Amino acid sequence: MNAYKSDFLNVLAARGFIHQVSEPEALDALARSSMLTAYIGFDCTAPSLHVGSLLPIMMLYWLQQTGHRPITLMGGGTTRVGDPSGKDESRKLLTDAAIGENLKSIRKVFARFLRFGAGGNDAVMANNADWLNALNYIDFLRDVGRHFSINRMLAFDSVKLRLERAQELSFLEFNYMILQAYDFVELHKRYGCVLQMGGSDQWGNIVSGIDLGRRLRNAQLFALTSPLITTSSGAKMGKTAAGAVWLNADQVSPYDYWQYWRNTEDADVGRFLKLFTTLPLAEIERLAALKDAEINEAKKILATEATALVHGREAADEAAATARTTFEEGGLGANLPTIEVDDLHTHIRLLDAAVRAGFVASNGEARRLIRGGGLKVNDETVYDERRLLTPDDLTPERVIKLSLGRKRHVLLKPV
RNA sequence: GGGGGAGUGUCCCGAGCGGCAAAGGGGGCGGACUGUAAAUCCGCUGGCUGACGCCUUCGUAGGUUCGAGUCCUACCUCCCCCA
Repeated sequence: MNAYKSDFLNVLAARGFIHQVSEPEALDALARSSMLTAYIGFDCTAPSLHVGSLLPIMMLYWLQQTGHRPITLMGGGTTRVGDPSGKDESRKLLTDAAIGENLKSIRKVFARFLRFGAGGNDAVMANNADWLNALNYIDFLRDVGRHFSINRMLAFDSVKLRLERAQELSFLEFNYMILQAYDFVELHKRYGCVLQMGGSDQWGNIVSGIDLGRRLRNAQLFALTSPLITTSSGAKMGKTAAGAVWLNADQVSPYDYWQYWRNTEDADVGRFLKLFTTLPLAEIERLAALKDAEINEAKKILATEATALVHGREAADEAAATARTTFEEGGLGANLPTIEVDDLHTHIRLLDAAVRAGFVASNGEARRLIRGGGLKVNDETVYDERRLLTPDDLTPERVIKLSLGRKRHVLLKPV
């Protein structure tokens, strides 16, 4: 099937994680003969990771499953700089306090996927603020800066792009790749880390680290990048009407997370099962081969498995059950998002209810939605934008079910 | 330093004789068709309002005009050419 001999590279390759590898034969041999230590950097620009970060996390998961040691590097230091790669504009600079908060919140997610600890191939959580913040500028320039060629840095795509478009590239950002390279070398020094993984846009940065490692420590380091994942229709992953698909439950509920995966396009099911679940490949092959309506079964499994990884098996099963009662039995799913309303004992305008449910941003938008036949109360389409909700609308379960289109449902509960 | 050009609906691109809530795309949302899919077709896509209508929008600040995205002045930002 593929040319690799080590479990690690075999699994990654078979599941579609590999875009580029530096010196694949040497890395393969090393992975077979010894325990690798590898890392991926995560930045802390937001209080949660989103679906886009899932791919790198899964790479670390498989790394550990195949007997190697993963390091999650939190970019506590580099987030203070901002990576210019592929970005059109300079990233906003965050305060140290905000970065610290984000970092704490993100940590919890990793524990779902990796076993942390102190022995064997237990995962390590590092923070580059530990070494970057203490750097002395002059020393750094003399020790590290002299190994970087401006001529070569200017040729990097990330830099070239910005220069060609005559977009501002600050010196601060220009230094990002140097710091990332330094991280790699520092992790090699501290943990014997020999491999950095990341998205395909990180290739240049990673290779810089490899060069620096050779010069400073005569080390042989490796790079492995994953492909950029888009849906079959070309859209970037992780965006929905409601915004980014975050991994923290307080930002995107397990139910909504489950829905995100349930709505995967047919053509992506097999690929996503391989990337975002831990099901055996044989099983995935069977699921992905399902045709037409039957592939919905595969999507449900994808949704439940992916949700279980992030939120736990129990939450995933609940989400699946809620979806089943809501969509397949036409009932009231227990786990549907619920909004508490305190003025329901008299009446509340449907327009206001729609806004409060988070369906729309303004009354005007709600009006248009109603005119288009997109709003339902207790599964009946509403055509009167002046419609009021009163206690008479309560179902026997003492709630009102509000629906936007066919997919989004919210329960209004009187308080 | 000199010369030329551009900034439009706070998602993006983009047209716009002085009467404009502002063409057209893309994206998004809704509807139809389906399978909670894709593709396709239809509708919607500034705020408030049951409605007449009112309010706020075209880089910023002023001005001309009954009326300005559109004309004038200054300023800001960006692009191109000469130096």
